[in-house]
Amino acid sequence: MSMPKVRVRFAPSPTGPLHIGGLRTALYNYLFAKKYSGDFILRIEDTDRERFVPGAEDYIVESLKWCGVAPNEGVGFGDGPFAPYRQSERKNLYKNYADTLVESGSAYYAFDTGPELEELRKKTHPAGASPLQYDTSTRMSMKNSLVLPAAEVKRRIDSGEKYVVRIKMPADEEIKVTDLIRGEVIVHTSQLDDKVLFKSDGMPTYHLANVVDDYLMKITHVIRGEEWLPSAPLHVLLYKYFGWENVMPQFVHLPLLLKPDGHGKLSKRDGDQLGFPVFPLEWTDPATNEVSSGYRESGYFPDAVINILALLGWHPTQAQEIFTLDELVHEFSLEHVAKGGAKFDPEKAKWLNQQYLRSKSDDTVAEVFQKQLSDKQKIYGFKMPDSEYLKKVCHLLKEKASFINEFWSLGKYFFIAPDKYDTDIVRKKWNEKNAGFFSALKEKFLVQKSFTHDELEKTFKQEATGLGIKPGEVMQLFRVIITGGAGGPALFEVVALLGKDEVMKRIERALTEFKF
RNA sequence: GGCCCGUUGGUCAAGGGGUUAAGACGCCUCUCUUUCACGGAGGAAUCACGAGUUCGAUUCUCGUACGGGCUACCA
Repeated sequence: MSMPKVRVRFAPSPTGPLHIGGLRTALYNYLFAKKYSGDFILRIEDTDRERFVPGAEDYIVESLKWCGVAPNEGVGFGDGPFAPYRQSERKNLYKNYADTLVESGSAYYAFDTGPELEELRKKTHPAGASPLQYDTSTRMSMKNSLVLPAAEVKRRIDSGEKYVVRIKMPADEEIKVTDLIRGEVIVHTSQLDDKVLFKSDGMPTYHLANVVDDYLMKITHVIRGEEWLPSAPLHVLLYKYFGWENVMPQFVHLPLLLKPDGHGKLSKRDGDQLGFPVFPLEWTDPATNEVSSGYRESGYFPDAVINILALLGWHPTQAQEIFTLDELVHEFSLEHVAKGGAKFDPEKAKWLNQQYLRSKSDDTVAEVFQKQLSDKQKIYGFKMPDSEYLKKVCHLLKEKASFINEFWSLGKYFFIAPDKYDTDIVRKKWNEKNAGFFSALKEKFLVQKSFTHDELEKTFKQEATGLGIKPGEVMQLFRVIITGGAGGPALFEVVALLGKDEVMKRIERALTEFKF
């Protein structure tokens, strides 16, 4: 007997931007699929028309593309043999399945309206105690096809009265859910209620739709967030009622991504409240115009984001931190997925991005920086340097930064002369003797034949020593003259790159501006 | 409230009866360096608590505590 081809799905609902927890779920699905040469499907679960947010679906597709974890089947990815992959477009298919369940006695029609139930809940359970459940203990006192005469049910339905289809939960059974990372979870049906499977607006609920579609799409493994664990027994029961137990997928419930400051799972609403992006891409809420930052716009590399997410909840066999996507596919294993929720660590995320930045070629980095630089160019009006210069700047700066976005503030002196100086250093170090040194240095530099960093350094040190000054004494000052502040790449490399003319100007300006 | 799932340093986490309890981020100290980083060397955990099983529990069992999830005609 051969194992069926692995088929997994990522099934978000388009109710807003995908957050990184969702992205991680997609990633693990992707890794699992690729590891076993299976299919990875994107299915859009848009059965809730009220919560539909325009643009959210495109956002999901674009996010997966940006991260390089593209499904090979589904919405936005060329569809496939089981199209359509949008549940709203599969609408007419679910009703029959719901009716089948009613006919076999596993489900029933219920006519109680939302407001009625709400009212009942308030009346029977006033002070936030355990809320009324539509279940085995209460259903016989409600308005449904279990209590109403068949003719009455028919009359109501024929007259166009709204109704839902509810599952008829057995009174006294144990349901066993086998979860690949948690083992067996056993739930007694007395704890479960008669969940709505088919809504009065003609749409299925998630519970019905996901089971039907997973079956129809031949899904072998359901890899989803832990928030679905409580409803997994319901899904198992549905497979049983449909007679699909032999092809029921394996369940895998991933630990949740928690907020770094402690409490609760990461949610879409967290936006920028947490001090780091929670979304892969920047998102503008169509209703409020509120903008939430994204990893892409914040300067993260997609492969770094993937790496960050991979390590949250999963760990490799060997001690290794940096993984390419291919390596992740190779290494990934459900056995090494943690059980407990993980708090997102923005510091480590930053560090990982830095690792990626340093490993990128100067060309790659320059390409990204070029775009950011042209925005600055419009503001400051400097002459746009050639690509060779830019690459060299990037070469120096990428060792000093975690993000390309930091390049401008870290190295604007490569493009414009300092507009202000670190006055503490100037005040402390600038004196007549040192001023004399710099004006002598200027003359030496002026006649310097090869303006290379080692030659310049030699000249600088010789000149200082000649005047009885320790080079270290004036080094910091020189840095301030050239860059305006302390810290930065190897100074003489900066000087050599800036070129003689610019360096002359900057020394000259310091000579006239710096006061003792 | 009820049900379910968790709990190893600040964070991500390895290890699943006998270990000096890995590694990474962050932090601190030192070192390298003209600076800031990088790199290198070091430092910091009575494995939530209490019982039990056992010659021996971080590892197994049960409680407790704490955290999280679910409890909609939302997904």
